[in-house]
Amino acid sequence: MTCSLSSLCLPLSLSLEDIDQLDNIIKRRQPLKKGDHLFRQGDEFDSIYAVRSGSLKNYIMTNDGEEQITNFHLPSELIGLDGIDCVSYPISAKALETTTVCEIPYSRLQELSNTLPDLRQQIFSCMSKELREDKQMMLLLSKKSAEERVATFLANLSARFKRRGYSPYTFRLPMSRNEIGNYLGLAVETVSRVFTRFQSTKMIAVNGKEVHITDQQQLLEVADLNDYDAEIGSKIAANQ
Amino acid sequence: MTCSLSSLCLPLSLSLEDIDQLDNIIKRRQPLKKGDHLFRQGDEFDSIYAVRSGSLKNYIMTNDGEEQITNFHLPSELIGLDGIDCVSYPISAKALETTTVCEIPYSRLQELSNTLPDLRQQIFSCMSKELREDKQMMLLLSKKSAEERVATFLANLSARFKRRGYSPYTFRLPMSRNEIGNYLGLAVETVSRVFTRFQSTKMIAVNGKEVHITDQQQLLEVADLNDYDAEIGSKIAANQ
DNA sequence: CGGAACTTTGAAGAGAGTCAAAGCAAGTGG
DNA sequence: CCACTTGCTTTGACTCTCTTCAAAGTTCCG
Repeated sequence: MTCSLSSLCLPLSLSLEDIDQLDNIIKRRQPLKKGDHLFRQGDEFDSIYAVRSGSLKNYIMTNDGEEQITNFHLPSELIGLDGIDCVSYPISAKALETTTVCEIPYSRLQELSNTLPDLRQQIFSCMSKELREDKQMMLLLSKKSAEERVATFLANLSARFKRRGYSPYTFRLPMSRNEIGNYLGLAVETVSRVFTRFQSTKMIAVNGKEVHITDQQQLLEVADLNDYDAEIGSKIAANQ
Repeated sequence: MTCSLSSLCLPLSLSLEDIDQLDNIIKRRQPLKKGDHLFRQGDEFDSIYAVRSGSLKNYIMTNDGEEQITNFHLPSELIGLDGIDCVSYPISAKALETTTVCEIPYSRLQELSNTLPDLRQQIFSCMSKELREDKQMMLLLSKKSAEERVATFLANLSARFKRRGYSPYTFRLPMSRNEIGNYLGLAVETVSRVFTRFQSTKMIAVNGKEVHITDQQQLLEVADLNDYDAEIGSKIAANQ
């Protein structure tokens, strides 16, 4: 019944009492089933969320009703920060599989952050981190080739799985090829072809949604990570 | 000598006394000449900045030393929010022309925001706005054609010029074609060709860096703005 | 088992990139 | 004030990566 926010949600430097206080305002939610919306673009903004298990995608809508996925969220990650000064959520959040989240009512968080500067700092920190990740995403979309995009995507996922305690080498993609393509600015077919090519060079082994990274070095090279992303790379490489 | 932060930097709902307090921590800086760096990626993070006059670009570096422009900043806009929880700036900021900025030392801002919840809220608000803009940029880079990108870019600039009190129909581009292309994920040549095409349909008139929007309706249509951007569009259309 | 949805593969086509060169604008210095 | 350098912009021709269209193969799940 404990949402171990202390280790999960925020890389918190809060004291134990502080964590207790934070814990008090957090609401548990019924698990979401695959395809359920956590919230939709336009819904009244009232809470931010932390993923406890499962995964979600964030997306915005284009004019012609297509979606543009802006992010995938794995456990321990915060959702909804981009709505903080809005009346309504500017994006939608949809579960990719059975997913549980912690709800953090924003008004309560506001109050609490008055008394807990560290907490406030953590929120700033999360937002600023997301800003930096967005810039990296722009670089990917603007300059990288299809292969570089997919490799970067896999390396990034790998690092995130590792961080949450799972193997960085073997994991299950919670999203479809279609969603990967959408996120990376590529056609489904291109994603599929790149996966095939990556397998032919023995870089990865793919079986449906199961991915195994067999040559991490090669993956990182193809990803052509810059210093920012490379941090992720070295973190993967460090210890396994 | 007054940096009219009240109207410029933040759409502040602060009381007058609050603004005074904020004003006290702001440092004026020597004007930057074209090409000067306000800060470089890697410099120690200590301040955020508000543009008073002129313009800057933000960019990150790719592995091969190329730059990826992540943003342009016009007067009244804040710079440096993405570094807030960092030891060093994660991006560089370079003046596109002679530019003056207000420096807001972050440590002082921190202290002040303890006593001024509204101020803190404003910072959150700015960051969250930037997050939303980033998502729109991802959509542009991931889904839009060259023409849609350029049209969106022009419509967006137009709205920002209007907001700061200048004509939304006639303005001077502070950046080169190269920088536009870099930002929009296009080759220079493509940007140039699109400009030419836009002129042949009498949508805009271009003379060097001077741009005149002759058919705003058409521009907005080509830009294919979604609801978020359309807000900008309607703001342009509203009153001139 | 069977149908729907997703994935993979192939072939053809298009939009944007690259390469190359000419045109212009701006600034320098004689 | 003009010749000249330098850098930016435009235009053209060609190339290439990725998309689109089409169809077969596979997986998932009722």
